[in-house]
Amino acid sequence: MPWPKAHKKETRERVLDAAAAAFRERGVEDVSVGEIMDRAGLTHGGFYAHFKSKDELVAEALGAGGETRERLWDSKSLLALVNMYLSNVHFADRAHGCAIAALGPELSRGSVRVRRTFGGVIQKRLETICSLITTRSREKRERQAAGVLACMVGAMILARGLGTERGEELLADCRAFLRDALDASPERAAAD
Amino acid sequence: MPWPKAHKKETRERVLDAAAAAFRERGVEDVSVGEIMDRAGLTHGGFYAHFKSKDELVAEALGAGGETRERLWDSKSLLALVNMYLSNVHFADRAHGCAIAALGPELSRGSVRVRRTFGGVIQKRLETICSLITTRSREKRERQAAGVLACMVGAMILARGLGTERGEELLADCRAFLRDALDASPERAAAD
DNA sequence: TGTACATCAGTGAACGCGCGTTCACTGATGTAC
DNA sequence: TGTACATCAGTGAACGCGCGTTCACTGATGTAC
Repeated sequence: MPWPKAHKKETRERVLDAAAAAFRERGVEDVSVGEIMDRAGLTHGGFYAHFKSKDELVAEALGAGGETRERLWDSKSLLALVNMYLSNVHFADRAHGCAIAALGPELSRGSVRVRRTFGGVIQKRLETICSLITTRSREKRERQAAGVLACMVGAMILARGLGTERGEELLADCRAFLRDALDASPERAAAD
Repeated sequence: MPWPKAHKKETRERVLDAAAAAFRERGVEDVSVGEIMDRAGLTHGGFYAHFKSKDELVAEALGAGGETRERLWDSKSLLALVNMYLSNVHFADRAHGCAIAALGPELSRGSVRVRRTFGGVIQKRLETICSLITTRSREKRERQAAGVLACMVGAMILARGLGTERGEELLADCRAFLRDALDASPERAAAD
């Protein structure tokens, strides 16, 4: 083996990181293969030694970005997770933020491979949230996880559509809304 | 005037309708000016007699689509609106559905003009929802409107990312989540 | 230790293609007489 | 009523450009002796 074993893998991961950030910042279609290779410190033509196509890169960048970065999802309490997700920092930093909020609709219009990966990412997020909910009934936990993740993702998209000032107001409103909804639920669960 | 006065306006609206549907279905970048003109029954070159650029079309199609179609937003009760928005019909029919759910992230990365229009659409939706909420305090109504719209938009995006089966399950979960949240809130508002 | 070699990660020019936009034109229309 | 005309909505070919992808190559590396 004429090169250190880990070398190619490291390069590949450098490209994946560059792609994950660039796609989230500016969208898949507005970022060219050439630009990603530039950001990774390589030349454009070398891309196809690592990936079969741009589409494969999209799918892998999505999976990789979801696993490695984003310690957000390691939170120990649901309220902490929600507050971190709906923070002004996450609002401003698309590049290292949630892929669902940054790319959701265009990913669900993607190739079969991209859609399958994307569905898996969403499912994993739902399970993470589910595991932070203490309600007894599994059905109710799942229902609440769905509502909370939907609200988180939607809030970030709305906020970014409104611009900085109104956007940050909306994020604060949504944090309060979810705090109330999560507070209220145990009583309701007991009452049912 | 060598042509009926209304004629050009009608053509322009035909193009706007074709664009609004095509963009929501497949995204702004994947739909070419030529294809939109085809759908409107015209030839490609005539486009620039009606619009200064594709970007102008995007902004106008967004505004127009928001005003004319979508009687969804004329609902008389918030629960009815939520249930219609989170329906399987809306899930499947991107072309005539909500622009925020279909195009949100890419619109907030658009030109200044597109972003301004998009912000206006979101603001109008928030106000519509606000007006369907009966809580006394205006602050609480706004907070709830933000949470509910975020949950609606996010749920549709997650559902479409999950595919038909899991997606429709998630929509049902989110309908139940919002029903609970809206039920619970008057008591809480009174208790505060 | 030093040298010749095989490997293969990365280079950079080239390709075909579809895009947004432009422009000289055509021909259907309402108006003037 | 009928004809010549001016208008301008719509046509269709052409343009320059940037994209994803390919490919012959270069040169840094670990191995064999």
